[in-house]
Amino acid sequence: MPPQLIKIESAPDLVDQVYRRLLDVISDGSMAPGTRLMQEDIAERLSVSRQPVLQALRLLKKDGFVLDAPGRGVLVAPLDVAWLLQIYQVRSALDALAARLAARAHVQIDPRLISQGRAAARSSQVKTMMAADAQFHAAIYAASGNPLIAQSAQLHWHHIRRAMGAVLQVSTMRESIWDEHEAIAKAIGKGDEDNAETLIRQHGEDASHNLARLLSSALNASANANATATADAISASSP
Amino acid sequence: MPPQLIKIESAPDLVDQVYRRLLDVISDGSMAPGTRLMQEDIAERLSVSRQPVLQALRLLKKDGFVLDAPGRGVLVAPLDVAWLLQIYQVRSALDALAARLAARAHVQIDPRLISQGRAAARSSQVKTMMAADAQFHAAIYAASGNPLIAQSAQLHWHHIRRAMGAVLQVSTMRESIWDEHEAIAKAIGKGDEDNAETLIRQHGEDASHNLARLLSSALNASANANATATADAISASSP
DNA sequence: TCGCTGAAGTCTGTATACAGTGTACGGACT
DNA sequence: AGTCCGTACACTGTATACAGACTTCAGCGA
Repeated sequence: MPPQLIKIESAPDLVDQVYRRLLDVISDGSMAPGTRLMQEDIAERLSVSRQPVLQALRLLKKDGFVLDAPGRGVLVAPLDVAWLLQIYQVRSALDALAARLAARAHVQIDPRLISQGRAAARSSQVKTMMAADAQFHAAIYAASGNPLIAQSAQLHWHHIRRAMGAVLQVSTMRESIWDEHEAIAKAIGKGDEDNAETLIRQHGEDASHNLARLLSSALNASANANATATADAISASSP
Repeated sequence: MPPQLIKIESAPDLVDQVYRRLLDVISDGSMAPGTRLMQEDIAERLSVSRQPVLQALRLLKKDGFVLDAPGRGVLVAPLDVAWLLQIYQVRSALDALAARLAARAHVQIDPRLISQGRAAARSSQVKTMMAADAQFHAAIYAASGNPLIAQSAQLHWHHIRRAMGAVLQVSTMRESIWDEHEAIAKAIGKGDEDNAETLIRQHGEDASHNLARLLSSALNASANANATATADAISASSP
């Protein structure tokens, strides 16, 4: 028996499971924007009743990942450049707040996050790069000491991840972001609030412009996208 | 038949109705923090089945207005000073963003909001004062052109409203806030982004300190509060 | 007197059943 | 031929039914 047994995760809770599963396949791009979702269909694939699915969909609706399509079920929310820019604006504001608070507390961001990030940037795995990026920012949220920031920003990250996955075919991600990350971490560690905030603001703005440019061109190009083999995405990831 | 018939509000949707009703009674204080809520009870009072109630409670849980109390239903979230300060931090950041964007767009905030606000401040109706305050800030959110800000901030306002309602017995609200509001509106109208942001930041910080001080003393005082007549709150407001 | 064990009672979460609403397609009329 | 209407179908939202988990209290033992 382990000396310290941490709190049991008491609630498997089908609703949560369905929610997470759907959120995953939506935000990792395996379920294309505009895909029609039907409760009965999802329920059957996950071998649960329609009830948990109904509730999970309502939660996703509240978060803006799916839209109502009366009479035809729900639709995976289409990728919209304007919408994404708005998300970036809010996320940047939250990032700035988190960076300032973290700097005020003189928290040292784990330098391994940076080195791991650089390694990830050199790999050609888009998923790995995005994960490292998200991890770094999550560390700042945690360092802020305000869990509400992380909670809000987490949802935004799912939206961003979706857009990134749709756009970044190859390594379009600038490796220089890890120089920026390092500078931010240094400013936070030194307790330089103003600098930390300024740097992360600039960082967010750059990322925003970058992604917006890529996304808008990608959306134009993919007007002729084939929507085949999207529905199998759910059952693809194993339970 | 009227010449222009505007869009019908198609979705009565029991879940939404229950959600709003519960959110109302929780955030206007008529349902005290710590109150035990049971699905069957609520369902009966609102004469719906337990199903919509279950879903509404899940939404409220996601928003942090109720907490799980396994085996005993759910609890109305207790008022926590630390938690409230965190909300204020995030809201201030959003306010600052909104003010900056509004200033950038040179939006003129309707001056009537200010005069109405001053009138409300002179009235002794706590509810009226809070409503005017919320309305002013909502106008800034709208002026920012980023609906996501309003959406996020709206939830925070419910939390704040709850705390305020529990604290503001008499006119504890400084009337000077409307001088601050006026200055903010002027800065936005002139397009002075930096000033608008600085002013609204200061404004938020003041409000935060103020409320925290009041709340912490109120919480100590009300350790001996009687929890009578809280359950009737739901059926009190008529359908 | 205090702690432990057992059973009864609540309350929730999930599954099934039912009813209403919106869509889509085929046929008739202009 | 195009447009409009009506009917069949599909999907969702709500209600009811069922099973499991936790709490709570009574009784027994130390």
